Amino acid sequence: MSKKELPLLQPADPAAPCCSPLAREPLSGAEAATLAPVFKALADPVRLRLFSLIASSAGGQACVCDLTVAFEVSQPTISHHLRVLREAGLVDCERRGTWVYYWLLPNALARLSALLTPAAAAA
Amino acid sequence: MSKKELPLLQPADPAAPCCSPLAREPLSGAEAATLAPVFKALADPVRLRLFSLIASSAGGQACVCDLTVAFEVSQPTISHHLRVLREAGLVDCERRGTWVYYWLLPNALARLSALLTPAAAAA
DNA sequence: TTTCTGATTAGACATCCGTCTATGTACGAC
DNA sequence: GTCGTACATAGACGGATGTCTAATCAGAAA
Repeated sequence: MSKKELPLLQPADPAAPCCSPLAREPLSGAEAATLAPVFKALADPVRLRLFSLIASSAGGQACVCDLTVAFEVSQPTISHHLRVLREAGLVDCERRGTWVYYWLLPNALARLSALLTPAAAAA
Repeated sequence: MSKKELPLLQPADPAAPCCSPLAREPLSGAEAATLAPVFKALADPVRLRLFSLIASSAGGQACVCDLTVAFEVSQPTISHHLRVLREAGLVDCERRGTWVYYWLLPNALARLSALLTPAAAAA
């Protein structure tokens, strides 16, 4: 395979948003150290499903009780994964009476999306 | 050189730009099991920088020798991280003479971007 | 051929991670 | 108050991960 064509990677027009920020300029060590934990938080199948399940729940939030029954791991394990998501800044939670509700922090998703998406920097 | 392609998760419904696919519908266990390794491959600061460095290199590719000098870890460690990126379907490589060149597999970035970005199909 | 350089592989090692059980805490009902 | 339920925390355990050194492989040049 020669480097005949690498369509999405060529900065053909320097004026246009050629590619995602990740591909436009090398990440600094500091940036990488900030971003990697966010990817790491989503790097587990259970957490990825938890994140998606919270995001797609009615009202944009879900209580732990509903999340727990959707998986086959123990309740403390769910609690652990939720904490990882929380500490990564991906979700937040609040106790309301008996139940604890989790929701997405939209900035987190937007940050990752902006990092990976070509046109995102123009917005 | 590895050429494994991970299946593409794409609800592909341009008529519903409400939110990212991740937030539109809960991920299945199988989808999560497919996607989590890609996030995991980017979940290390060195690998994240390697990925970005390759992507932003002139011609969209970089040789290992250039990548190695950009970090303070040993050359075998760089080689290890490059393999992780390769096995996640994020990059591919080829030996040309003395040097081995790496480049991004564009679908990988597009896959993640589509997962996280609202109305990704419109891009 | 031999030698040198670039890169991968092998193996070891310390640390991290995901999971569990057991326990603790918060809240509502009685 | 006590009891029961929802959730978090503590600690332990096995397996995965990131890093290193040493060895090996691949190609170019003398």
